[in-house]
Amino acid sequence: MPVTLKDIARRAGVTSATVSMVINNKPNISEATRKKVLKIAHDLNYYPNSIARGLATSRSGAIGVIVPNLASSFVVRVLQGIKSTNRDLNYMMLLFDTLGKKESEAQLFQRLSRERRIDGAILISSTVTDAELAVFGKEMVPSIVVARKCPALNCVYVNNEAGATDATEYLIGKGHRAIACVASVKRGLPIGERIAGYRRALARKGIPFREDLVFRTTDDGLADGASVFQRILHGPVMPTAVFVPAGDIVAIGIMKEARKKGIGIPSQLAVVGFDDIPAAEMVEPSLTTVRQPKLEMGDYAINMIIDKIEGRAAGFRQQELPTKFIVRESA
Amino acid sequence: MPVTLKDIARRAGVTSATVSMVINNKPNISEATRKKVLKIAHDLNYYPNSIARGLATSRSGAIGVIVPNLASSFVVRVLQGIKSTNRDLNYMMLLFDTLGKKESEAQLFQRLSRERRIDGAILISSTVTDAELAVFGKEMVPSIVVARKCPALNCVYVNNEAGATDATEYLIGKGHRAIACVASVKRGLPIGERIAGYRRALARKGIPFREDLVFRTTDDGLADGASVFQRILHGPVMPTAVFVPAGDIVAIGIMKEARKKGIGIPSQLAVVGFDDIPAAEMVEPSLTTVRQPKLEMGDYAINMIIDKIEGRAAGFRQQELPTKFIVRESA
DNA sequence: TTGTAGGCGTTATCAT
DNA sequence: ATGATAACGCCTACAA
Repeated sequence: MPVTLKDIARRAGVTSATVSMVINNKPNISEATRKKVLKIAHDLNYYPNSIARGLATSRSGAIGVIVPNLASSFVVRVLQGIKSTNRDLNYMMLLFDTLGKKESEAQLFQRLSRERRIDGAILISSTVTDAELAVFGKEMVPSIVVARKCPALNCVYVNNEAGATDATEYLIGKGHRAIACVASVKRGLPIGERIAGYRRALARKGIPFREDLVFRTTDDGLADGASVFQRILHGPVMPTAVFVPAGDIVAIGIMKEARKKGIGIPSQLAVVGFDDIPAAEMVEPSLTTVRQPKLEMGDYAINMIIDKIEGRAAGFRQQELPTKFIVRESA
Repeated sequence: MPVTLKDIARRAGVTSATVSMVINNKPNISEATRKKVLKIAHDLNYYPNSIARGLATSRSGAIGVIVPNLASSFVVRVLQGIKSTNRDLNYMMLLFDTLGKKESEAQLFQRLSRERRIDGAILISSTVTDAELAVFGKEMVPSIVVARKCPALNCVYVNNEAGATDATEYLIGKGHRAIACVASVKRGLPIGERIAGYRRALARKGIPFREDLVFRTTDDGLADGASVFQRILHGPVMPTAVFVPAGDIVAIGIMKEARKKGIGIPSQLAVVGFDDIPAAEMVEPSLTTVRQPKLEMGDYAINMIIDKIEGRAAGFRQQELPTKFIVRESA
C-alpha cells in the first residue's frame, strides 16, 4: 500500500492540502510544519503519484520523441543530444519509432497530444509531407521538427547548401574537376539543398555542371553505395572525386566497392560523405565528411520545447545551425 | 476544451459509466447504445484521457527502458528489438540513459515504480552490482535485465562462454597457436565468461594458456584498441591472431593501428571481435565476429515484461540465447 | 442493460 | 498559516 499525502497529513496532524504545499515548495508555510511534514515524508518514504498529479495539473511530465527509424545513427546521435542536456530533469522521454507502424507521424502526435500523454513533442528527421506537418501546429502541445526546415513550424536544421558547398569547394581546391555527386531520393532528406550547394560551388569556380555526374540511389545503405559505384564506373566520364550527399553509409559503400575494383582511395578517387556517423572514423581510409551538429540539434530542440511548455517562449522559431567540414583520409 | 466521457454521455442520453463500458468493450451493452455511443465518440473525435484512466486503473501504460549509454550500438540494437515486436501496441516506451546522471539505475527504477510512471522496466546491460540489483526484485512493478545473467532476477542473456569458445576454436582451426585475448575491465561486461570460453577452447586443443597473451583495456573505444595494439606489439610474443572479447570497436581500433604499422590483416594478424555492430560490416577488411542476438534479446524482454504485467507469467525466468559466429574477412 | 455513487491521489480555490 | 472542499476524467461495484 503506497504512502499518500493523506498518510503524511494524518501523522503530521494537518490536512493533505498543507502537505501538498510543502511537497511543492509553496510559500506561506510555517517553518515548523514544513520541517515536520518533510521529516515524516522522508520517514515514510513518500513518492508523489505522478498520475494523480498529472490529472490535477493536466500535465504528463513527458516529452514525446518521434523518430522514423532507430537504426539510423544520425537519429541516435540527436537522441543523445536531447538527453544530454541538463534541463530535462523534470521531463521524461517517451520514444516512438514509426518504422513499420501503420499510424502516421501526424496521427501519432495527435493521439499522444489528445490522450494527454505528452506535454510536447520532438520530431526527428520526419519524412512526412509539409501538408501533414500542418497538423502539428494545430495541436495543444508544442512541437519542434529536427533536421528539417518547414514553414510555420518550430524547427532546427542545418544549412545543407552551405555544407555541400564547403565539401565541393574543398574537392575543387584539391584540383578535382570531374566531381560526381551521389544523392538519395529517400523522402525527408534535404537532398535538393545539398545538390544546390554542390552546383553553387561548381559555378563559383567556373566548372560546368554535368547532369551525367549526378547519381541517384533509392536508399542509403551500404549496398546502395556499391551499386552506385558500378554505375559511376560505367558512366560516360570517370570522376576523380565523388561527393555523397546521400550520407556516410553510401559513401562507405562506394569506397568498399572501389577498393574491391582496385581503385585507390583517395589517390584515384577522393570521397566525401555527409553526416559524420561514428563509422566514418573507423573505416579505412577514414572518411572525410560534412558533419551535422547532431548533439546541438538535439540540445536545442529539448531546450526549446521545454521553454514552450513552460511558457517562456512564444511565437515560432526556426533555428539554423552550421555544418562543419571534417577532413580525414578519404579526400 | 477536450471531449470527455460526460460529453458523449450527455449527447447519447446515457451516463458516463455506460460510455466507459462501451469504450472499453465491456460486455452487457445493447447493440443499439453501443452503436450510438461509438458514433458520437467518433463524431466528437473523442480520445480517452490516459492520465485519468491511469489514476483509476493504477497503470501508466508505459514501460521504462533504462540504458547505461545510448551511444552504444549494442544498446540501440536491443532497443530496436524492443520496439519491433508487434505486441507493444498498448505500451509506450519511456527511455532513460543513465550516463552522467547522479541517480543510480536502482534509484531511478525505484522512483519510477513508486511514482507510478511505469508498469514494468527493462534494464539493458546494466552496470550495477548484483547487490544493487536486488532492489529490483522488491518493487511492485516487474523488471527484466538484458545482456546479463543475474541471480534471482528475470533476465535474458547470451552464452558468452560458448561464443568465445567458438571464436577461439575457429582461430585454432585456421592454424593459429599464439592467440592474444583483449578484454575490457569495464563494469557490467561479462568478460570473465568470455575469457573462460577462450581458455576452454585452448585447453580442448591442448594449447597452453599464456597469461602474457591476455591484454586489458580500461574502456572499449577505438583509441583503446590502438593503444592495446601497441602493447601487443611490444609484448614478449607476437601473436598471429587476436580475439577481442572487449568488443568490435576495440577490434576495429586494433586493425586500424595494425595496418598503420604495415601489418596485413588477416595475413599477418587475424582479428575476431565480439558483438557484431553495424560498423563491423563496413570496415575494410570486414570484421569476423561473435554476433549477439540483440534484436531477439529485446524482443524476448518486451514480451516477457508484458506477460508479467498482464499476469500471464509468474515466477522468475532466465533465458539464455546462443551467439552466432560470423565469418567475414578479418580472420 | 443501465444508472448511481464513490474513489483513485493531487492540486487549487476559498475561507478561516 | 492552514483547513474544507471541489475539481481533474475515468473506472467499477452495486443497485435498480
